Amino acid sequence: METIRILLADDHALLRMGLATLLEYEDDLAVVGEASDGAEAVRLARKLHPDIVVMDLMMPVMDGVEATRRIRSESPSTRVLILTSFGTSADIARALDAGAAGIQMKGDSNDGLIDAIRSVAAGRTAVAQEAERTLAADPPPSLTPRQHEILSAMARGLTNREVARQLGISEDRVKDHVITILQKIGAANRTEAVAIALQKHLVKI
Amino acid sequence: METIRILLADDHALLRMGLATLLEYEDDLAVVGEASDGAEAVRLARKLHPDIVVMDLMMPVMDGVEATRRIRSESPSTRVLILTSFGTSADIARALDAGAAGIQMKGDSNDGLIDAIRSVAAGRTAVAQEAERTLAADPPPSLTPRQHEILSAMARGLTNREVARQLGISEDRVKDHVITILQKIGAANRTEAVAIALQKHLVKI
DNA sequence: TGAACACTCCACCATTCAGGGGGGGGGTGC
DNA sequence: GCACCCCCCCCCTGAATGGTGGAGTGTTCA
Repeated sequence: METIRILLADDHALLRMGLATLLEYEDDLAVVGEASDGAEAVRLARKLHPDIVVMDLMMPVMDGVEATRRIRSESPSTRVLILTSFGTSADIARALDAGAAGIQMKGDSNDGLIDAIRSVAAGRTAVAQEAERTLAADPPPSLTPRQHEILSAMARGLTNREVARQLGISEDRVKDHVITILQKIGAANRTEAVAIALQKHLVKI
Repeated sequence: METIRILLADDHALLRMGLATLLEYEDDLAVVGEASDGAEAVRLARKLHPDIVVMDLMMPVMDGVEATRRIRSESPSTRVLILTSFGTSADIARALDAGAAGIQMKGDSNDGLIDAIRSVAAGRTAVAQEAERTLAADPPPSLTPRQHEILSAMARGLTNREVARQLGISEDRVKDHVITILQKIGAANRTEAVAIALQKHLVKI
């Protein structure tokens, strides 16, 4: 039986320790490295060529989505399994879009995680049922780049006029976009739109 | 040497496993129970009378702050050490206010956590420097109950009129409160106020 | 190639909502 | 007493919302 070489990427040392302890008992799984942020994960993936990276989404320096994208681009033979604590539908969609082969929840059973690692190593996908349900029940609105830009500015508390000046367009144009955004998100006003956007991780402040 | 009896409360089984593994190597520390949410932590604290509860802030069913409050009220001899992944100044302030004897960051060194456990068991407090700095650099605004109520309604996207109807006061009254809230939070408008409030965990949606 | 579509841009109009100022009263607690 | 909270009423301006109309660009696809 081939040994599956695993890189752990999570900013919490305690969780990495828990993972390492869990995987120690499995003869076909070997932890070959640990990273505490996304950038380090990318570096170690380049150096160690692991079969699997078990990666958190929320990490300092570089988040799990961007790290996944780079690892997939630099080392296509390395597959990424996301291990997240909650994950909104936007997070899950972004992770899959970035090339993650699977998503598991930190709260789920440990057996599920081990199965997922073996599945992903065998070339299959392993998206946790909870993640699938989240994505199906509440798909993230598809915003155009411009709309995303404007929503992000709204989330920083800018008025339409300030957004217009910052983006170099007229205030009327901003109003057009804002109304489209409100409709897509399903918000009655800009404050609710920003609240929903922050809640669902559609934008970062 | 007296053995320090510890109850772990975190919704992530992996992190509890990491903690248990870490504490296993210390002769004076013994894990006597594990809880996966706040309500279970309260139940187990009542039953086991541990010396220390190591508790996460964000947990399902009942969060760490409320669980801390109840444990302090029901079992004053049990002391609570909060172990959190980030923690805004509002989170930290609420945890201390609820009676937590210490706060440690999940990303910090493991030695620091063990020291903190021993400190708290010895009756001292153990607030991580990062938490202290966060609290000092950006103290949470002190909102009155009414202001908190109104900010919470704002964060749900309600207009002044809707807030007024829901709280049974006039719209002009709501405007008064909103302006006070904007000043206290340091926001230029309600959208920014809600963004900041959600960011800093001043309110939940 | 040409039609269909999405995105972005533009202008004008209307109403409602939010923000900010003034005045004041009654209650509580230090 | 003073400070704070919550409540009440009036005023005003600016911002946001919600329509109408249209134009230019690019991509996709038959």
